[in-house]
Amino acid sequence: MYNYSWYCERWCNMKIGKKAVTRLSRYRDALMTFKTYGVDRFFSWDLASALGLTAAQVRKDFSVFNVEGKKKVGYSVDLLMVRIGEILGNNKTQNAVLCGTGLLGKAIIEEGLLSGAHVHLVAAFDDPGKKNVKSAFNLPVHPLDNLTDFVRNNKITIGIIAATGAKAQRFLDHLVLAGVTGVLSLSRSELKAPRSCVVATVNLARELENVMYFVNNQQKKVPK
Amino acid sequence: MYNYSWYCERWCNMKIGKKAVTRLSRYRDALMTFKTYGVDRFFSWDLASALGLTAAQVRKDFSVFNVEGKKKVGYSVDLLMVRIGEILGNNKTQNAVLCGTGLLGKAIIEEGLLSGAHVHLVAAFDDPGKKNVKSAFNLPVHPLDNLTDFVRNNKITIGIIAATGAKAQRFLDHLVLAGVTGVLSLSRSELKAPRSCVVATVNLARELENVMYFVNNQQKKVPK
DNA sequence: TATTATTTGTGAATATCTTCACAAAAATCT
DNA sequence: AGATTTTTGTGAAGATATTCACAAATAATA
Repeated sequence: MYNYSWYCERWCNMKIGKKAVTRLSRYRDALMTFKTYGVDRFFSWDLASALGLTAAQVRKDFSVFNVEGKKKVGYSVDLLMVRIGEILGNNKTQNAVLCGTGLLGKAIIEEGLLSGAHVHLVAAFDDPGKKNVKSAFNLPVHPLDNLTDFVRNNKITIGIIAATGAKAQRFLDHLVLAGVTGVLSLSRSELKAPRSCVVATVNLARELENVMYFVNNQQKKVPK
Repeated sequence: MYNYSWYCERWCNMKIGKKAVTRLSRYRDALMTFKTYGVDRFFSWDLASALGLTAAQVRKDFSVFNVEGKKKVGYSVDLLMVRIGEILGNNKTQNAVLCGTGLLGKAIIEEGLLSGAHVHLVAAFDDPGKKNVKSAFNLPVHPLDNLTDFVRNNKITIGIIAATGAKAQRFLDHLVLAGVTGVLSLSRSELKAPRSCVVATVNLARELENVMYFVNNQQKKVPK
């Protein structure tokens, strides 16, 4: 999916693991829930238990990202949310395009499946000749051939692929060619891309199989 | 998502890591591609490069799962596919229900997003009073209140939740109550479930944020 | 048949990730 | 003010995952 080992020197020369980064957005979600309950401070254990982690894990992550708390007082919800925004770099929203205007594309838009991510969906693309797509989208729908120009003219950095199989690969090829550097794909197949483009593929069939494996081997789990 | 550390003693007392298991279904996908090209044997490196892994990784996985090859000859595509089926335990198909008949539910069905997973989707459920859903589904659609009886009568073990927010949690509660032990959810929020039920949540917004982080910090990556 | 080239299988080394455990800080209590 | 309690921050230990590196096997070649 991503390239293997990597580290980041942005903060204090400390190594920052991939998993720590992925936990950050979970932290923020939990913090938003805290906020809706009027909570403005919390202890490491509160956040941990909200997400099924250990308090030590939370504190270690904070330590890696230089997030500071106060002993016996805890951490500030607001401060932490700002800090996470800084780290994830998404206080600045990036522009994105959707490739694929079928049912899946529509579902992603209309069910707000990407809301919360700091992207601005600017347009959708698909093979020309699709009937009736415009009406179901709040987004302008363009033919795929216009993608390259559009991406260059509108500072698009992110692509979302809502298609499977050969079509998905074709979409990706267009996106890469146009210079998009990050892609989220819902294709069922592994897509080929150069290293210059980060591609995350969410394969629901695979996720489901994993669930099934864990269900079937549940008794083998060691509790903690 | 899942409980933390666990191991499996089914094969030779060897520890089997979570990640090795999740790689297995990727291996199978790649093998299916090999088969469509008429390839019936391959070397560890062939499979590795198809998936962006190292040959050593592939061989190590095989070693853990007791998959055997022949030196200078490689591995048999057919044999390996059978073996992976055995390990993942999905030569036996399990029954599943879909919860949520909105656009997302429809997209999952009609775009075949779960095809390849060894599940048999038996029925869909949603709040009663949804208009017009029946026509868009090949699946019978039932009101949520019938879920428990249905699950018990039809040996359902798996649930798929195609809804977000409070509705998703309500669906999950029903599923758990009915005795379902494995759930794939596309909710944007973390759902609460007892340990007896394995819940995997695919959060597209989060996946996209991770992509954006990796894009923005790409230069920090160390190549291998 | 002996030599060469290639590929597996795996123990050891390395890298990454999580938990432990405890000193230090600071709020609260007596 | 001093003792007590709670919670942070983090080095060290432990757990998990990946890569290295090389002996052993064996097909192909001479």
